Amino acid sequence: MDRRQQKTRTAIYEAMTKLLMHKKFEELTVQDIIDEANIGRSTFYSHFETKESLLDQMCNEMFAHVFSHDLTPEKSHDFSNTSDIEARLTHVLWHIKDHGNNIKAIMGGETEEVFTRYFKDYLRNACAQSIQDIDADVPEEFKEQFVIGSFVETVKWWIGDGMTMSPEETVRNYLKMMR
Amino acid sequence: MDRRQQKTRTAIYEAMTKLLMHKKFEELTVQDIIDEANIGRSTFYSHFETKESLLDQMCNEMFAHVFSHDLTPEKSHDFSNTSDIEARLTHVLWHIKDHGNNIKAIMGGETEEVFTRYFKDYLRNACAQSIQDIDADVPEEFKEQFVIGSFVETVKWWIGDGMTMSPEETVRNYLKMMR
DNA sequence: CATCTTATCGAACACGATGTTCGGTATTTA
DNA sequence: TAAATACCGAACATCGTGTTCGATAAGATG
Repeated sequence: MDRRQQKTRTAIYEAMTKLLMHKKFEELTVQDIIDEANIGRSTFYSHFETKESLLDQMCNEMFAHVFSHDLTPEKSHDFSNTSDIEARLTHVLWHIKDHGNNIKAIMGGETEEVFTRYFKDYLRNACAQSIQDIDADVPEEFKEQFVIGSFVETVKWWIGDGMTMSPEETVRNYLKMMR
Repeated sequence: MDRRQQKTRTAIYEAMTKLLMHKKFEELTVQDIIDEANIGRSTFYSHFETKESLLDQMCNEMFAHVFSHDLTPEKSHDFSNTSDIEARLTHVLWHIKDHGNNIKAIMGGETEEVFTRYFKDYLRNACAQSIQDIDADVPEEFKEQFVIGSFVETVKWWIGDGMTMSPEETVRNYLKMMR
């Protein structure tokens, strides 16, 4: 990849991170991003089709990072199912904390939908096995929806609350409610 | 209230209901609404500041209806707490079903946030007591967040799934997962 | 019925953001 | 050094928004 492309891409991402500290995503204009990144208008549009496409890619990369380090259960360890998933979820929360500012800005508004979709998809993928292991007298689809949905809601609440509660405690509380 | 105002207001609401069957809210333009409602441009803006303000009022009225009939626990009955809340939640789902089309359209997109906010607010208000009665070893704020959040997620899933599951079964499944 | 009030109409306008185009310039890569 | 390609940025067409205002029509009032 051409160094120039790398540079502009980085510039755009950094501009976004900076701008998102003061405004929520939908209030930003392409002009704002261009000015902050100090690039030409047509350059932006040669990298991203629209502002939303940029957001989409940012979310994708963010969650790719959050779920990057192996979250799959280590079969070698003798953790019971519950403590296994506890470790994984806590791990996720720590990584999310790294992106705190961005995520909070992306979440505060209608754009939340993109964030949520990515989050759920990655979660579903990472926890499929653990969820199957839970037994409850409800349809499989319902169980999955509930486990994923209520965890995402919990994380949203946690972030909105300023991530004051520790990841460990948050996950522990979540699991207590899940039983 | 002037009959003319009533008429235009009704026309706008009906236009929305019709348009929402084919397009999602954010894809609608004010012009679309005006044309469908067959009213003048300035008339629309004399009723609503923006398109979003219209959505806001629609959500408000919708949930006012959904939660209108007394959902407060009837102290006269000897229901245990669980069966009491079960009746209430089922009731809510039935009323939501009345607005099926509108809600589904409003939900399918970024606008979801408005819907969710109203839903949570009304729910919190209607179920405050029942939630307090649940005992779990977590902070009160967390408990509330979990109960409300996971129920709203369940309802969203239910609607997105076409409301095929019966309200009764949906609530029963939800309570099973909650334990 | 007569009159006063008020809602609606709709064309015109200013504004702001979007996404495209294109000729020229600068930087890479080979 | 030469060819390829990324960037620049002004200009443009387009679209949606929200406002204004004089004219018209419909409702309320007595």
